[in-house]
Amino acid sequence: MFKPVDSKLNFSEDEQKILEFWEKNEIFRKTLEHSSKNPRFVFYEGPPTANGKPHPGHILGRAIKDVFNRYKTMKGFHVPRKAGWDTHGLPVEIEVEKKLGLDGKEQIEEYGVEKFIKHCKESVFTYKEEWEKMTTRLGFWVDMDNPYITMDNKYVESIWGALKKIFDKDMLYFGHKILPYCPRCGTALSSHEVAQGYRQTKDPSVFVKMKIANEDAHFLVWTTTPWTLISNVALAINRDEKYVRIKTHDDQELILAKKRLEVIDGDYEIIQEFDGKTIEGKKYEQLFEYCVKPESKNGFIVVHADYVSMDDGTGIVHIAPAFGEDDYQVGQKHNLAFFQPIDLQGRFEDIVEEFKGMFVKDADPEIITRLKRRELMYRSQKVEHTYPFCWRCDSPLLYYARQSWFIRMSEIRDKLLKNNQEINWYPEYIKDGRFGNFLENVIDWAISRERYWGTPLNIWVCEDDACDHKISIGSIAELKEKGINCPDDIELHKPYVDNVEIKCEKCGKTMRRVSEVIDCWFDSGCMHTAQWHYPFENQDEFDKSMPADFISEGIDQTRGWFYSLLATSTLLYDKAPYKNCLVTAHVLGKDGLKMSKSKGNTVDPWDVFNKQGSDAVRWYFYVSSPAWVPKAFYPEAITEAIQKFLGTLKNLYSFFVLYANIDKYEPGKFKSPKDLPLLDKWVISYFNDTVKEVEEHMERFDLTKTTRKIQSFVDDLSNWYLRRSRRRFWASDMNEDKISAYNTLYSVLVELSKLVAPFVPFIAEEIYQNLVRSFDDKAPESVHMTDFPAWDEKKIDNDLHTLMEATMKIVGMGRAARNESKIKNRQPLSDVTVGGLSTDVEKMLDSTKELILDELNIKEVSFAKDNSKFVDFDLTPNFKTLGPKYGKLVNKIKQHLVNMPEEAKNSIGHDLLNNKEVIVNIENNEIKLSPDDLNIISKGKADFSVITEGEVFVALNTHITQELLQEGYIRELVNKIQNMRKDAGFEVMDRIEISILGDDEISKAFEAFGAYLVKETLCDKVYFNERDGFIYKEWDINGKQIKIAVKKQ
RNA sequence: GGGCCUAUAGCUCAGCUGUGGUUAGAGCGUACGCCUGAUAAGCGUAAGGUCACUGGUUCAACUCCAGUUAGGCCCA
Repeated sequence: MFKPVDSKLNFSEDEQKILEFWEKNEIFRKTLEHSSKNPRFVFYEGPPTANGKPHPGHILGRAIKDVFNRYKTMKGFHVPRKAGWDTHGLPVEIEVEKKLGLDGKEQIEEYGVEKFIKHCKESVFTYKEEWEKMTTRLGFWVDMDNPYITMDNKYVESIWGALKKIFDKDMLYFGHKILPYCPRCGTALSSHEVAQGYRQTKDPSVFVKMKIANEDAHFLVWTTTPWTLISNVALAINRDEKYVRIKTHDDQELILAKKRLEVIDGDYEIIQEFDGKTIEGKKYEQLFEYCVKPESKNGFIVVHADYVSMDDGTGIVHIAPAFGEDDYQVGQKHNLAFFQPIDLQGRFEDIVEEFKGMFVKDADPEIITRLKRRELMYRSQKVEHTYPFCWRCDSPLLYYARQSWFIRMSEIRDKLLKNNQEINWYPEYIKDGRFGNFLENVIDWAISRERYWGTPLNIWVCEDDACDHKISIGSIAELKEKGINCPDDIELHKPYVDNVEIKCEKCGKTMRRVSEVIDCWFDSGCMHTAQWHYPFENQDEFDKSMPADFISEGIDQTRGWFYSLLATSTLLYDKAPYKNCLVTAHVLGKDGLKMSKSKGNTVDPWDVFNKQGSDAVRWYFYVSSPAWVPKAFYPEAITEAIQKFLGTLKNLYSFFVLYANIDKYEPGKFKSPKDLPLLDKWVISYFNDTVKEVEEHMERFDLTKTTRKIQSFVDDLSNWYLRRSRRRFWASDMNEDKISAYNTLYSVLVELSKLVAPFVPFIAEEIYQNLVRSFDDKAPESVHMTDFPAWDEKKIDNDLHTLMEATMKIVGMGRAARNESKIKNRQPLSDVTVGGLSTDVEKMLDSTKELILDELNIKEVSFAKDNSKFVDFDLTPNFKTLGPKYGKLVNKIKQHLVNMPEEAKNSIGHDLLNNKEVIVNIENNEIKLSPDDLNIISKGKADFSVITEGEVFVALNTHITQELLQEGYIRELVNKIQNMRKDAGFEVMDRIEISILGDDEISKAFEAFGAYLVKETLCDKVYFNERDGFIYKEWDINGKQIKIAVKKQ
C-alpha cells in the first residue's frame, strides 16, 4: 500500500519531514559521491557577508543557483558546491566602530588596532547561523561544512600569491586617485557611504572670465566650486561642438559654446563661429598665481574632453586635476600640472597667502569678491543641486586626490573585452551593454584602502627614501625566509604582518610593509584560485574547476564580483573565469518599490517558509518572470504558485494514491494492454514532448519558459487527462482499460517527480518516496539521485497532439454554445455539427468522438464543410495579402465589404468556401478576391447555437425531444442524490436505497432511464411511495418540486 | 550628468528583434452562469486597454526610427 496522502495543502509541514529525511540520510553528500566519476559542471558560489541578515533577494539568488545545480546533477554531472564567506571590508569595520562607540581612524588607533581587528573577526559571522538556516530551509544544497573564507590565512596567502604575480609583471603601481573625502573625519569614504549622504544644498554658481594669452578676449568658464579655481590648470572643450566669439552689449569679447549662448545677459553680437577643435591648445593666463607649474608639465591650455556637455555651463569646463575624477583623467592624459594646496583638514596651505588656513568652502565668498574686484567675474549666483555630505558628521565632502596603489587594468582592456566575448550572458544584452561598456571604459583599479580589516597589501618598501626599493611577498614561506622577525604562527592580518621587517637587498636598510589593506573585491574576485589555496596546493582541483560553467548573482555585481572575477582571471591566466552568467534582478515589495521598513512593504522570509513553504517560493521566482526582471515579493503572489501548480500537482498525486490503495494497485503488478487507449498514448507523448522542451530551455538557462511549460503540462494532466480518466478508475473490476490508466498515471507521476525535482525538490521527493521507494528499495534512495527523465522522439506523436488540440477546441466551443443557448449541461441534447476542420483532422476525430459526446452531453456529432445552414456570413479583408497587391485601395475594399447587403455577403462567403474567386468592382478597378484575401466570419442563425472561431464552427442543435427531456430528469435526479449521499456523509462505496416522491413524468423517465440512475448512485432499491425511516428533502428538478430521501443499506 | 534596462487590462506577464496587416492575448482578481464523489480546482460569458507620451516612415505602427516622460540598476 502507498502511504495515504492528506489532501490538505500543508506544504510547509511536509517540507520539514523531507528536510529531516535529507539530513538523516545525508542525501546531498550522497548525490556528490554518487556522481563523483561524472564529468564536472563547475559552479562558483559568490560569497555573501554574514554580518548582515539574509533578505528575500538572497532567497531569489539561491533558488536560482540551486535549480541549475540540481538539474545538472540529474543530467549526469558532478557538481561540487563549495560555499563561501566574504569577511573583509569597510562595512565590517563600521559595524564594529558603532558597537565599540568609536568614531574615525584616530579613535581606532587609540583603542588599539589588534583589539579592533579581533572584534572585526568576531563580528563577521554574527548572522552565520541565520544564513545557514535559511539556506537549508530553502533547499539550497551547498557545502557549508567546507566553505572558503576570505579571511583565512590560506585564503589570504593565495591572494598574496596572486598580487605578487601582478606586482612582478609590473602591473601594480602607486599613483593618485580622486576620492570623496571627509575633511573632518580625515578619511576617504567608500561609494556606499557616499551614497547615503546625498542631499539638496545651495552652492555658488559662478561664470568666470579667463583671459586668453595675447588677446583682448576671455574664455567664459562655469563652476560651482570656486575654491578649486586656485588649482586650475586647464580648460576643457568639446572638439565636436561649435563655439563662438561674441561681443557683449558692454563691449566684452567672450568665447563660449554656441549652444550655451543662453547664459549671456542682454544683447550680444556673434563675431566669429568656429569648431571646438580650432581652439584646442590655445593658451590663457593663470587665474591665481599661487601654485607654480613645473617645467615638465603642461598648464593653462585648452584641451578636449568627451564629457564636456552642452547641457549646462558654457561648454568650457574648468579643470583642477586634484579635485575631480574627470579632471584627474584629463590631467593624466595631457600631462597637466597638479596643484593641491590644501591640507587634510580641507584648509588652504600657506602657499595660498590670501586664504591660508581657511576651510575651502568658507573661502568661496572671498574668492568671488576678489574676482569681482579684478573684473573677471562675469556673473555670480546660487544654485541648488545635490551634493554629498559625510553620513557620520555631515561635513560637505571634498573630491580629493589621495595616493593609492593601482592595478593597470587599462593596459589589459583588450584582453578583458576579448575574454568577455567568451561568456554567455543571460540576458544577452549585458555582454555588450552594461558590462561591455564598463570594460570599454575600464580604468586602473585602485586596490589599496587606508583601513585595518582586510588582506594586508603585501608590499614592503625600503625605509630609505633614496633607495625606495619595493618588493612583494607572495607566500608565508617567503615572508619567513626574508623576514627578520617573522613569528612561526604568523597571521596574515594587521597589525601582525606590519611588525615583520625585511632587510633591503639593495641598500641593507630595513624594509617595512606599506600600511594599506586591499579592496575586498579583490579577495572575492580571486576565489577561483584562493578557494583551493592554489597554487600552494590542490593543483588538480584548480585545473578541474577553472573556469566555472555557471555563476549567478544580482545585477549590482556587474562592477562587483562579475568584474573582479574577470579582472583577476584575465590578469593571472588571461581567460574568462565563467562560461555562463545568469544575472538576477532585485526583489521588491508588493508595491514594486524597494523593501524598507518605513514603507511597510517588507516581508519576512520565514513567514513565507512557515506558511507557504519553500517549493512555493521557488516556483514563484522561476515562473513569474525572467530572473533579471525585478520581482515583487509578497504572500499573495506566492499563493498563486500554490494554486496554479503545487496544489494541482499534489492533488494529482493524492488522487492516485487514494484510488490505488482502494484497488490495491501496485507498480508492476498488472500488465498494460499492448495497444494503449488513446488518452494514455496522448499523455505519454505529451510528457515526452514536455521533457524535450524543458531540456532545450534549460540549456539556455531559461527558467521561465521551462517552468511555464511544466506548469501547462501539469494543468492538462489534471484537467484533461485525469478529468477524462476519472471514470476509468471507478470501474468495478480491474479491466484492461483501468490497468492501462493506472500504469500510465503511475509512470507519468513518477517521471514527473523527477522532472520537477530541480525546481520543487521537496514535493518531488515526497512523491518519489511514496510512489517508488515504498515498493522498490533498490531504486535510488532519493529522487535527486535519479537520472533526469529522458525523452524519446519515437513516443512523440504530433498527429495525436493535433487531434487532442482539435478535440479540446471543439469541446470548448461546444460548451460556449451550450452556455449561449442557456441549456444546462445536465440536459442531454441530440447533436452537434462541426465544420471548418481539415479533412485529416476530421478523420482522426472519430477516435475522440465518444469523448466529445460525453463532455458535451450530446448523442451525436457530425461534420459539415459548409455552415451556411447554420450561419450568416460577414466578410473582412485580409490586409496581409491585399495590402501589397492594392495598396491604398485596401480601405475602399474594406468599405465596399461593409456596405454590401446581407445576401451578397452570404453568396460571396459561399463561393469562397467552395474555393471560387470573387470579382468586385471598385473605382473602375476589377479586384479579384481569392479565399485567402478575405476573412469569413459567421454568425449563428436562429434555432441553432453556433460558435465560430476563425474557420472552425460548432453548431449545437438545441431542440429537446421528449426522450431527451426524460433523460434530463434522470440526470438531474442523479445529481441531487449524489449530493445527498455526500451531505449524509456516506462513504464512496456505500450502497443505498432511495425514495422519490414525484409525478407521472418522473416515473416514466425512470422506466426509460432508471438503470443509469441505479448504477450511478450505487442504489439497490428505489421506492416511489413515502416510507418510514426515510428523511425527505425537497428539490427543484427542472421545474418540478420533488421530494427525495436516501438511506444507507 | 552618463550608461544599461523597463513601461501592454485592477495585478502578473505573453506578443514587438532582420518577419509592420487595421479585430492585441493568457493567468489572477471581479460579476453572472455552469460543472463537480480528487481538487484550495475546472468550464463558459461579460466588464476591464488612447499598447507611457509626442512626432516621423508607410496604403497600414503595440511592432520600425527619432525624441520626451516616468521607474529601476550601476556609475559620477
